[in-house]
Amino acid sequence: MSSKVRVRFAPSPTGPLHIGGVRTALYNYLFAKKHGGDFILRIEDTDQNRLVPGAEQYIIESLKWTGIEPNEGVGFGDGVHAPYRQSDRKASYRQYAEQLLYAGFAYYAFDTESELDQLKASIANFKYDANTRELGKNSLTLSSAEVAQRLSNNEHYVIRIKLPADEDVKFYDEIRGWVVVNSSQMDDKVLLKSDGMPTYHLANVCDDYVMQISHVIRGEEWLPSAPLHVLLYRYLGWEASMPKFAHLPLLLKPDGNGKLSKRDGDRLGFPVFPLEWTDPKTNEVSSGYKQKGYLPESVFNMLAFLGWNPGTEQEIFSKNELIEAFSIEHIHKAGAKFDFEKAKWFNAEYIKKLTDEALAVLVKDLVTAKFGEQESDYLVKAAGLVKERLVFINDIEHFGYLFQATEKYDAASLAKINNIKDQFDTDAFDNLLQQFSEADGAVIETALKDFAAANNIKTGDMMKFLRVGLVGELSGPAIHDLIKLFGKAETSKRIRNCYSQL
RNA sequence: GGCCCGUUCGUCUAGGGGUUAGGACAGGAGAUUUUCAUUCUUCAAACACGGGUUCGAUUCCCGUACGGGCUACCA
Repeated sequence: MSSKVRVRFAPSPTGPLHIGGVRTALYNYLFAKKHGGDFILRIEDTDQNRLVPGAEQYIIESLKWTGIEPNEGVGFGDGVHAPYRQSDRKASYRQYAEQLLYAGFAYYAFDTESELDQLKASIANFKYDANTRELGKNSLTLSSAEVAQRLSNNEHYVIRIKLPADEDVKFYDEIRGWVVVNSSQMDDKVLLKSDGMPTYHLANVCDDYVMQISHVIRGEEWLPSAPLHVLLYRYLGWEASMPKFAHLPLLLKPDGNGKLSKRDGDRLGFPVFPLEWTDPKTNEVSSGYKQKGYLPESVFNMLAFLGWNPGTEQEIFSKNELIEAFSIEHIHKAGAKFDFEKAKWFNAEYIKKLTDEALAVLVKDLVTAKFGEQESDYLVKAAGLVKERLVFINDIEHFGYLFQATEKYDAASLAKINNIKDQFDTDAFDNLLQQFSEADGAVIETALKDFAAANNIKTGDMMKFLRVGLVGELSGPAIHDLIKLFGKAETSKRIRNCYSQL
């Protein structure tokens, strides 16, 4: 038996991949890379009624964008265990269900929906289990002749697991330690549905076994059904190669309580999806991290820290550092409320780490769309000038003045700088500009101060005037940097235009 | 309701029988800057509660409370 680490991310294509799902994928990815193992994407589409068109592709695109790339799986190339879509593996599950049937660990159940409803109505807290299955129409209560008859008539049936009445089922969770559940608390779950599709429980266990999955790292919502899965491994004779389990804490709403959900995103003004998603039925658009101007590296880093920590005080980690540092032991047990402010901080940090050239590339399309085509060297310099002011890539749109001069200055701004009108001489200022060398900001700054003094203008007033003239508002990068960026001609033009409106 | 899991500053978390309970985000104050942002300094802020065990519990055990999850022919 191979001891190679093989993990999988197994989402259902029932909608866009939620940020919590991305984190589950991320932890699987980190764990696999850390141990030199395989990371597989398996699509669990056994519920044909809930399939949403485009969801599978969305999942694939999301993993690509965040840099959580499986090395096998739907959309990422086949490995030896293809196919990786459960609907394509449909034929493989029945044999295992039948194996269970013959071994006495499962049975046919013919109960119709209304019959089940009657049982639920007549018995409080009804569940199909060791105590109640004698009430149902199944291969344990019906004669074998009738069972055979019903089967040959193609009557609808499901195959249910037959659980012991009272037995402690114990398993070790890598995050929580030993968990024990008594079988009397569980029910005879359906394994094979009447449409011939397996339920999650059967498909999941069979595929994990067949695909030689070594560790099942999934959300905490699966913890209650893990004992069922353990029993399935046992009854199928696979207990010796059963994967290890690790149930991840859930991501919670930032306000109030409960699991983070699709609706929270736009209600609270931040995305819960990696990529923008348009609902194919309602055309409702949900925002995505990518479109909001997040860097994938930042989302990767931020998500890693939601429920895990390296045990040190370092928070900014490259992908490789994260792989190196990751361990299941440092996964926190309790659910984490999503912290949008922290996500913003991570993003701003990652933008600051970008080179001016890299930032220019990321910002180019938006700038071109909003302010027109820019000369590439100019764009690099402009991007560099406002880099530390950006929280999101898209924030560049707030700095239109870098690319377009203000035509009409607003009255309020003009009123604040009006006091230099009599002292300031635009021709003298142009002469001053001619003396500036290209490179030295400090020289420009000193010259500006001297110019103010020589003309009997307070330095502050002078700067304020230049600032409004150059960018149309009272905040922004250093004046000398702006002059350097704009160049003499553009600087002169903007200042003259502003002065003329005083 | 039943079962399972959890509970350290507002939030993400470190720690773990004896600590000034550490860091980060957010917040306050200050410095730097012609402005804003950045950066730096600094302040405030937590072991849910009650019982044990122990010389000593935030840490271990048991309860309670609270939170979360599950309880489908959904995953």
